[in-house]
Amino acid sequence: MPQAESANATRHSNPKFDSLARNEFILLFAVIDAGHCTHLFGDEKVATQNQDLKDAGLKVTLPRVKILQMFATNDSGHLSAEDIYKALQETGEDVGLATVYRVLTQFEAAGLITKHNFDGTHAIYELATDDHHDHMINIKTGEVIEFVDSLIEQRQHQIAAEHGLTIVGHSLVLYVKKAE
Amino acid sequence: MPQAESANATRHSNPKFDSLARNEFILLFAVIDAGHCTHLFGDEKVATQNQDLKDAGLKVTLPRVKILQMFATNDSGHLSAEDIYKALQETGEDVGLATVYRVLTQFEAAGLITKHNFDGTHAIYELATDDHHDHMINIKTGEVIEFVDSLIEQRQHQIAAEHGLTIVGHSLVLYVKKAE
DNA sequence: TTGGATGCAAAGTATTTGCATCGGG
DNA sequence: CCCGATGCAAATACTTTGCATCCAA
Repeated sequence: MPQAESANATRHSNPKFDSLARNEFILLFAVIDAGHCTHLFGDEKVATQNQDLKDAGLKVTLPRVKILQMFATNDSGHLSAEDIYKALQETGEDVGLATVYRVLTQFEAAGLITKHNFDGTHAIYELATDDHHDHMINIKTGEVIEFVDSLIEQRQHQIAAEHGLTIVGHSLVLYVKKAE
Repeated sequence: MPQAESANATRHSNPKFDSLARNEFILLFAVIDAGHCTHLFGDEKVATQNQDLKDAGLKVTLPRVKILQMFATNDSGHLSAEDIYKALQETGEDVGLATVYRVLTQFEAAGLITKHNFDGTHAIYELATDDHHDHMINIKTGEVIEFVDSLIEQRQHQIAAEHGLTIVGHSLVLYVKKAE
């Protein structure tokens, strides 16, 4: 299996979802939750009119709306398919687990969210941001803590360069516990 | 799922295999392939007599022997359960896939090998070494390259400490391609 | 002899896919 | 109305487990 489905894999990687352009999803996102999330997309043009959505030819369906809202409002921001599915059920929404997986796959292909494999059993997703950040996982509590360190980033590129390689993506996870 | 089954999880983590002490496996290992592998265990006392194996009360079975040999002789040193299973079949050995998984789990619990989840689909194992090393994966070829960087190691501990945390394990994977 | 180790098949868990139906545009 | 999106159930991929048998000590 040569191709690595990395947590930091390239955007637009899945050919199956070429038709779903990132910008179209941003439009969708903007309409749904404009106030909350515009800052996530920096200087990218963010539409705020339903008319734009229609222009994009994208269907604003209930599962997509709800799932985006969950990422936008959940305080951890790190959700598994199961998390989302159960939360939807609790709010009385009739959304199938398969749809949750499909929507997550599409959002990832569109570059809206990022997929992580912290424990090798189930994937965790979070809203994609422009900056690279890494994660610490508290093995006692399961808590996920984000951090950024330019020194490590820099060193990584240096190491790759020393091998004549370019970094396409990376995944750094620290498994931690409270210092005793 | 609070507990992270990290690629760098603690040794002896699985209570189910407490009876299989690391040293017992080292004895087994030594007998099987003493010349090849003694260097892996540094200054640890390595027995070279079958008598020691018997003292340890450990059964030297064909699947265990064969699988250890594969890790010792395979040049990549990074093997999946499927890799091992297929290789065994090709050499005519009658070893079940379930046994491969069981042996790998035991070896990991004994601290002899380390488990990685590079791509979230299937686990990869390699012989455990005393030093921490990280991995680069060439996304074009699937090649796995090991590297060590004390600067990054150091920085990681610093970052954890700044949050009042201690690092239990870590996983750093760089997804790379040949620099163009 | 005897309890641990194994092979096989069945069960699990996480995720994907086929297909008829539904619904946004 | 149409084609993409969905729900459901079946299928898949990887891994674990139950159980009768086997074998190293």
